Amino acid sequence: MKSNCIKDLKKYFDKDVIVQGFVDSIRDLQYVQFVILRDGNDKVQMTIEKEGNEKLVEIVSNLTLESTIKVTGKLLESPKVKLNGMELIPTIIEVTSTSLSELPIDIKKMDNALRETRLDYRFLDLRNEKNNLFFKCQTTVLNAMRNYWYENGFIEINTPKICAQAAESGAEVFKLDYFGQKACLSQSPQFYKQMCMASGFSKVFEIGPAFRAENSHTSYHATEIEMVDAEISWIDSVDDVMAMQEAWTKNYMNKLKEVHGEEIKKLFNLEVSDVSNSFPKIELASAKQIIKEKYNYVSDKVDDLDRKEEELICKYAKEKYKSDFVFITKWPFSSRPFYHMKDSEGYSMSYDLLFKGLEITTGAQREHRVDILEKQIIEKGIDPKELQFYIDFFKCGCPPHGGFGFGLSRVMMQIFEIDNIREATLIYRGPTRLNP
RNA sequence: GGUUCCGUGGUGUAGUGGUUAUCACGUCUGCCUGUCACGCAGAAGAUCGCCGGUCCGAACCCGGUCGGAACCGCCA
Repeated sequence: MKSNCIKDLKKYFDKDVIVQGFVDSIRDLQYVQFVILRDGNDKVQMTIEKEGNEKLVEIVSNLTLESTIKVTGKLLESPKVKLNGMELIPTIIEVTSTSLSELPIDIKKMDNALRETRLDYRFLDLRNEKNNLFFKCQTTVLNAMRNYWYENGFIEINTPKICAQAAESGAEVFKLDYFGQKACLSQSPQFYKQMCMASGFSKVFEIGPAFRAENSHTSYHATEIEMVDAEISWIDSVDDVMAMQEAWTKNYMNKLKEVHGEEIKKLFNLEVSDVSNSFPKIELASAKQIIKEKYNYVSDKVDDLDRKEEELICKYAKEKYKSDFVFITKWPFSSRPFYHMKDSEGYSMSYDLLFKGLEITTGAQREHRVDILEKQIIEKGIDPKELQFYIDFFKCGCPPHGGFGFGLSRVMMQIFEIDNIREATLIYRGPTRLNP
């Protein structure tokens, strides 16, 4: 007989079952012992009457919390048991692994240990039910993202992470020795997804790692991130990119709410954002004007939003348009990379998507006309020779195209209103965190 | 990279020059007729990050060092 998942046990009342799990808690009373078993996020109570069960009592008396056991026994329906109204009466208990009697961190109450201590013992921290649910939800989100793209004719690509040069010059890269040649870790699949446009793939996406050697000490930066990138051809303007991202975003947000909304409400005391309204689009200059008039705040930054402005404009969008998402459009070319297309007024045809007060995406129409592209490279002070391989992509015909990229953990942390990306990443990498 | 702050039992903390180094959770032992945040009693557990200095005396003051965090900047 195979082991059963605890969540499927209801089908087996009055039958013999085998269940495996972690020892979640033990309550040892005078005449009876209760052991709560946990697999994944689901729990079941095992009950042992002491009289006549000396062997089992002996095993349970020596159990430590978080050890793993395999239990064979009969499942009874017991309304008096608060945990799912059932209990398991064991005949055999096999200890399959033994845990330390004293755990390094308290996994039941996350607040009982500092974040850094919990990250040191991430394998234990992840046993916490909130963390378990979080990564189930991330799986649902990733699945919904992919499904939307599969259903809309996108090709999934996997681009190299070892590259000869940086994808966006100026940003810090991790350098490495590549058989005597200089190489670096990819910061973004930007150039290669554009290459796929020149290759006639029309619509592509990639979900994969990106590496940033920036010594950023904030709650929303990491040195290794999971990037979600998409690029589409035959567009008329950057609006087509925004429309695609909006429809795609609504799809995964709705799916998350549909599948896990109730559990999220219960464990995180949180409502998944409603996305039934259109995402508002506000031009950068208007955003600054609104922030000044409504919140009496003026930033030192002229061609970008600072952190406070991001929060304020999101607050405004929430109040006025009932949306947690807001597009900021019409950016000065000075604050954007060379590969963004300029409009007739010289603005970059790009946008940022903000979500609950934080930037989660930059998207744009790309400059696919090789002569203009070369001019923009020079305008940004880059030697075109360094980007020759990239410029060549556009010499043999290339569709008008655009796309976006975003950091998975940053979006997940915003959905769940987790205040630090370290907790929204399975195994975090940052300037001072290389282990585990 | 800039600014600010923090290192005390397993965990989280109290502690502004002399304390038996506080409290909670956890751990261990005993008790407790079914618990479900079980309860009750007791016990063990800390070279106060490290090195040096001041002082009769340092967890506490000073210097250095190591480790870490928050915010800002850079971005996703």
